Formats: sequence, structure tokens, C-alpha cells
Amino acid sequence: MKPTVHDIARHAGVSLATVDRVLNGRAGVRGITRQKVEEAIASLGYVRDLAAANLAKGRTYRFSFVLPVNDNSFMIGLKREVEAAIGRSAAERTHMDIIEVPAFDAGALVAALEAVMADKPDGVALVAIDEPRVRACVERLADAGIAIVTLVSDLGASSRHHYAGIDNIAAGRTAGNLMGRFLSKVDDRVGVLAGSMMVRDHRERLEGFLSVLSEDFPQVAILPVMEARDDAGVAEAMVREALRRHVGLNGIYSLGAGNRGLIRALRDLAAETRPVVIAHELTTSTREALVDGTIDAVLNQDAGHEVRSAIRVLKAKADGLPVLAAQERIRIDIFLKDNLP
Amino acid sequence: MKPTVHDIARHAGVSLATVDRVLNGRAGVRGITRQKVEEAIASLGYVRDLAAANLAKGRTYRFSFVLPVNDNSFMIGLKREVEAAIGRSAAERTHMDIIEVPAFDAGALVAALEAVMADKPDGVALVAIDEPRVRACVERLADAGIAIVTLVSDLGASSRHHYAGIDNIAAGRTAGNLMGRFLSKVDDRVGVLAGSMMVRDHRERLEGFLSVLSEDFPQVAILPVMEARDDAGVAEAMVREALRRHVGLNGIYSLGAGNRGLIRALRDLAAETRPVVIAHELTTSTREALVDGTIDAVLNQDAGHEVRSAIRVLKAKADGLPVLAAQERIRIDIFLKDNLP
DNA sequence: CTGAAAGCGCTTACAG
DNA sequence: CTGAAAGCGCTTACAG
Repeated sequence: MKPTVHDIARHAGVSLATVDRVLNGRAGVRGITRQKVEEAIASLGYVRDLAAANLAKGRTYRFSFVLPVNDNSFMIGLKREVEAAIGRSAAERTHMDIIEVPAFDAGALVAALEAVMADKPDGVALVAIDEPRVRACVERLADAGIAIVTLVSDLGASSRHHYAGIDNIAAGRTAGNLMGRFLSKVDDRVGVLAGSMMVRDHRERLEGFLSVLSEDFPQVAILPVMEARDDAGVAEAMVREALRRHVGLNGIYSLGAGNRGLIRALRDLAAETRPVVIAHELTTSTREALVDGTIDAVLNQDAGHEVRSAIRVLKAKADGLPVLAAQERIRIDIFLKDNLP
Repeated sequence: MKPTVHDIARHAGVSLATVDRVLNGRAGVRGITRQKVEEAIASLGYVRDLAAANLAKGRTYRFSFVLPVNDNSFMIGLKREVEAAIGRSAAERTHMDIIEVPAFDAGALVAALEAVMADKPDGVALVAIDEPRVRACVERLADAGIAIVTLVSDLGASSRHHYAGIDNIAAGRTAGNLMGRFLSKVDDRVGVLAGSMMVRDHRERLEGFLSVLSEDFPQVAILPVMEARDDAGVAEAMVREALRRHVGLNGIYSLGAGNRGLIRALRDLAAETRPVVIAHELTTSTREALVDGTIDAVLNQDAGHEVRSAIRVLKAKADGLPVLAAQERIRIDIFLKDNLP
């Protein structure tokens, strides 16, 4: 049988309370006593039963998710995943809430985080804005002993404990590699449709994309970046304009949101003249476009995985336990029409 | 506060034992009493604390992993992942063991499963061989109330409860799509290197690969399949022979193991004359070949995910709980040199 | 500095 | 058919 605190107490000739003190590193135990207990722990190969400990402590975890109010499919899906997790959390002694803040507004994000801090939760997950004030605020949360996980978009050098999201430079590089290989190789010109260069993920994707093209496919010409602010209408207009202006626009990398607009613009083209298109995030519209051939590949991050991973990590951090890096790595899914889930 | 069994007992005016009987659907409760308790449960919105229940019951889970003895990197890695999970299981009231059986030997697999059944574990995970005797045996295990998960390789129509592995037809289709697009498009010939057509995953990958090529890239010619029995030496010889015989062999899809041999054969070629190569499973050697350009893409299944997923599912089945399909779906990883983990 | 006792939310003999 | 009491492995006041 697995040894319990009773076994340790008996072996060391002390009471349960003393075993507990040693086990939890609490003060008020004589050196010799502590040693006896530690020996018993080691020789019995004791492993604490966390579930029993949590039951005794009445321990519950309290986590807050700070999410941007954003009407794109990905963010809506992300929020839905958090809600689903909340729905499942009743059985798990975990209380979670969602705090919504205006998108791309560092001030609002900081204010929300300050309010959350006053509530002293065990952990906070946030879609970060990479900005000095936000970094400073996260620092304060960490100092207050709150576990911090950035979600989807990371913070530069900061004291967040973990990032639950994809490597966006690698994502951009992957898009560049696929684009280079999918192109016909003669006189190729490629357009990039982005949301905003203010956001770290978009900057990083662009950086990765450009570096692979220049390293491995130097013959490909790249047009100036179109910033459509993740707005489908703007994206549509910009893509139409680009197609009109640049004959031989054979490739488009859409690294932000607003793909509905992009797709509308592309659908008007004859199938043979359509450019190679690589986009991000699998949504109803990108999935459809993948199936009918309007889009050639979709890079995706799985919002459900990100949320579940964030919760696992938050819990581990709250318990001072290690996280399983391999399990928590968020992968860049590459979807072609043939491996859609 | 979350309601407990005490709250229900008080509300219904019964004892804890009766509440427990109703909660666990045990017999020996009068209709009216049961009804009172059920009403209390519903009106209080009671959710059972599984951890507390397991503690009280002294419940431990016992699972067996039946794995083939196989010296390829993937199977070695799979076993290592199970061992890692066993290492972590001490804290989780879970006992797991590994039973090794000769590879590709249905009789031995059945014998091992029968032995496992005598031990009456809560669940079994096995790398299946798709064979009538195995299916019948799995049927018996399921009838004995043992949860069954197939791992990596599935069983045809059978009563296994879950399959923790990738969709191999989709994997083959994905390989076909990438191959078609990566090829230069003029006078292409493609070779397929397989382990054995006796194994279901290999058959399915081939099927998917061929169907995409014939549907979407009909101009590509496909050479007869090389069956190298997952042996690096055999694979090397076969690939060398094929390269010698078929001028214009521009693509190779390696859908089984033995990639070390394939890579050796390819490394002798001048970089410009190397075919497009798509292989399965990220190992030390395929990773290296991806980085140096010998291999163009690697399709991968994450053995760690498969093992952790199998355990989660086994536990859920043992508890009669639903599984989160989206979480347990094993994805086909596509690795290019730019998105290596 | 140390221990006896009660309790977390649930289940299990046992008695009636 | 129903209930009182003890116990799972741990923690927490409280007393000494």
C-alpha cells in the first residue's frame, strides 16, 4: 500500500500535526524532530495525495480570464472555450470568471488587471498587449503571488509564468516555406494582408514569413504589407485593389483576421487565375474556402487546447508543481483540405 | 457554497447512506424516498466531488498497456512515454503496467490480452493488429467490463471504446497533397516506401496518398510500392535500386519506419537531383534530414499525446464519464524545417 | 515545540 | 428499506 501520513507519524514516532508541519515546510519544528520525519518520508517513499490535501484544506482555485472584446471568429471561439471550461469546472473545485476589456487598449487592460488583483485570485490568464505599462502591471501581479499565463499573444521580457500560444515567428516561417513551394516559380509576386503591425503576433508572423522567402526563395517579389485592421470590409477592398494593380500577384499570405473579406474578393476570380493563398485560423469561412480551393492552406492555433493548457498550467503554478512542457506546447496546426478535423 | 451530501440529506430528511444509495443508483430505496432525494439533488444543483468519492472508496485505477516489441524509434518512444506516465502516476491513484508482445503476431497479442483479462484491470490500451481473433478477444474484454482503447493502430468494427491515434487515410491524403504541390509538375514519377501492406495504418496511408494523387495530380506516375518491412537496411537497398532504375524519380513517400536507410540512400545524391521526400514520424534522423534538406516534410503523431489521451479516456470510461472529443483528437502534425518543436 | 481531535465530502459495513 | 458511525489521506485550530 502507498504510505500515508499515518505511516510517517508512526515511523518517526511523532504526531500527524508534526508530520504535516514538516511536509509543508512550516516553522516550529525542532531540527532533530524534523530530521526524523524527513527520514521516514524518504525511507517510505511517501508521495502526498494532492486530492486528499485539497479536500482537507477546502482548497479551491480561483482564476480570471481577461479577454479582449473582439468580434472576429477566433476571439469569439476563444471566449466560448473558456465558457465551456467554466461549465466543466464545477466538479473540479475551480472557480473561473471572464473579464472583458476593449481590444488593443493597453490602458483598459491595465485597469482590468488592477481590479482583478484586488480580488486576489490564484491565477490570471490574459491575452496580452506587449506594452510597458502592461508588463509593469503583470510584474505587480506576479509579485502579489498570482500565477500569470499569457494567452494567444505573449509579452516581451516579463515575469509572466507561462505563454499558452503558438510560436508566431515559426508560424510565419512555415507560411513562407509553403508559399515558396506552392508558387509556380516564375515571376512570382506575393502580397501580405495583416491586421496591424502594432500587435506582436502579427509582427512576428510577418518577420518569419519574410525571412524564409528572402533566404530560400529570393526570386519571389513581395508587395508592401496591407494593414486591414482585422476588418473584413477593409481587407476585401485592399485585396481587390491589389489584384487590379498587380498583374502576376500569385500569392497572398493573410496573417491576421478578416478573412471573410479576402475570400469574397478571391471568389470573383476564375479558378485558374487565383493566387496561392495561405491564411490563419480555421473558421467556418476559411474551412469552406479550403474545401472549395480558394485557400490553399490554413495555419491554426487550437483555442480549446490553449484554454485547457492555460488552466492546467495555472493550477500547477498555484500548487507550485512543475508543468509538463511537452504537453503544454501549443502546436501550429497546418490544415490542407485533406486533413480537416 | 457548493452543496454536499449533507445538504441533500438535510433537505430530503434522510440519512447520508440513503443519499449515497440514490446518488449511485443502488437498489434498496423506496420509490418515495428516492424521489425526495432526487428532488433535493436537482433543486440544490448538486455536483459530486469525484476526488472525495475516490478517496472514500479507496478507488485506484489499474490499466495495462500492451505494446509490441519493436526496435523502431517510434515504438521505443511510445514505450518511453508510457513509462513516463507511470512515473507520474504515483500521485494519481493509478497503477499501470506495460506488457510487451512480439510485433505483428496476432496469436501472441491475443494470448497477452487473455492474460491481462484474468487480472481484471479497469482498462487496457493496446496497439492493435486488425485481425478477427484480436477483434473477438477485444470483444470479450469489453464484455468483462474492461475499458479498451486502441493506440496508434486501430481495429476495424469492434467494441473498443476509443482509438487514440491519427486518421491514417487523412495522413496519406495530406502527404499526397503536399507531394503533388511540391513536385515540379513535369514528367513526375513518385515512389512509395512502405513497411508492410499487412498493417492497417500503412494500407490506409497508401490508400489516401494514391487517391489524392489520382484525383488532383493525375499527371504524376506512381511506381510499384516498395515493402521494406520497416527495416532500414532493406529500405536503403530498395531506394538505391529504384533511384538507379527510374530516371526522373522526383518524389518519395515513406509511409512506414526504416527512414534511416532511406536517408542514407538519399544523402549520396547531389542536392539538386534529390527527389521531394515526405516521411512519417519525427525522430532524431528524420529531424536531421529535415533540417539539412534531405526530407521536405514529416508527418508526425505525438506519442506523448497519444499516451496521455489514452489514460484520460481510460479513466473517463472507468468512471462512466464522457470524454471531451475535441481534446482527445490526435492530430496529424506536419513538420517542415521551419516549425520544428 | 508538539499532539489529540475534529473535519473536508464521500462511501461502507453493520445494525436494525 | 433506512440510519449511525467509522474511515479514506490530509489539514487545522486549539491546548499544552
